[in-house]
Amino acid sequence: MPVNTDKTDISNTYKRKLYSISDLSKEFDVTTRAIRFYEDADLLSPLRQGRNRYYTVRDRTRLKLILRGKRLGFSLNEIGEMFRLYDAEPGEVAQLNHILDKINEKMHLLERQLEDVQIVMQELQEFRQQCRERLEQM
Amino acid sequence: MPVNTDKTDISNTYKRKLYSISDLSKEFDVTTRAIRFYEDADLLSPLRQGRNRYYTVRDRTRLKLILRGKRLGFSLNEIGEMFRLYDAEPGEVAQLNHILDKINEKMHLLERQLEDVQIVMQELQEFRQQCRERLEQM
DNA sequence: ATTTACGTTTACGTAAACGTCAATTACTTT
DNA sequence: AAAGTAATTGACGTTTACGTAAACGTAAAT
Repeated sequence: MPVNTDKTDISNTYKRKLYSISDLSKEFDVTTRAIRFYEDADLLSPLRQGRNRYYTVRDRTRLKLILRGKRLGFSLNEIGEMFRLYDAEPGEVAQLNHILDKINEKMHLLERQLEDVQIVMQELQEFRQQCRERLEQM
Repeated sequence: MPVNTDKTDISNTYKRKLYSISDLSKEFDVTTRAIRFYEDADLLSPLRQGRNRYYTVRDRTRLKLILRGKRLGFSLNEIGEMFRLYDAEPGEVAQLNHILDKINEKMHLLERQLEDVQIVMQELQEFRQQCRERLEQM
């Protein structure tokens, strides 16, 4: 599935591990428009050969993370913030502590979300049970 | 916190279990504008005394469900769909089966979400661990 | 009597996250 | 050479979920 004509500078340099925009679009079932939008939002930065975009393995991973973040209800801004935390060169102690604070913040959000998911799942299971019992009675 | 002047028709009829819009606004930390918006979207249907809105316990519960749904990334439309499933009088077998299908659909979504949450939490934990180790080295 | 607090409706504004053209460019296939 | 296919860059449109005023009503407190 990766682009691999093997005659371009770019794909030699990056050792055949490049994806076209439609490769990613198909693999993750997301429109090319969306993928370009994520680039606009500084969440992706594909290579360029002329006007065309070529995505590395890192870009692919990032896209996967973006989509997962979205499924969890995170905004693109929040996702960008997490990327920046991840990429930050933590020179100072203060910087590292700030990152740790942010991580803990996100963790709390996720813990709450975990609770919420479990609560709703349980409610749905009960509701399903009621429906099944009604069906039995008919 | 509930509205309770005890002289209005409405609060006698509903036995003191009524909330004003600002009661709910404060309790759940959501603007009154949002609450009215949810009514516009047919997610709430408070009683009226003149022009004022009064919310029953059922409304309060619904609001809680709305906010939980939102935290899980559901749109107001999706939340409305779930409410309608819940409220539907399941007269026929076909109807009940349709509801069961919908429930299963939502369950699959939530299962995926559960996975996603767990994955991201684990990644964050690893990242946190790395940060801590770096801090030790300084 | 009037400020204060709380509520209402109407209506326009806005940010996020794309969708949807339209007009080009570039390569490949026929 | 022509047609098809996949990509590009604008640029405007759309939906969702409210925010934000404006202008007004009602009741309690000062």
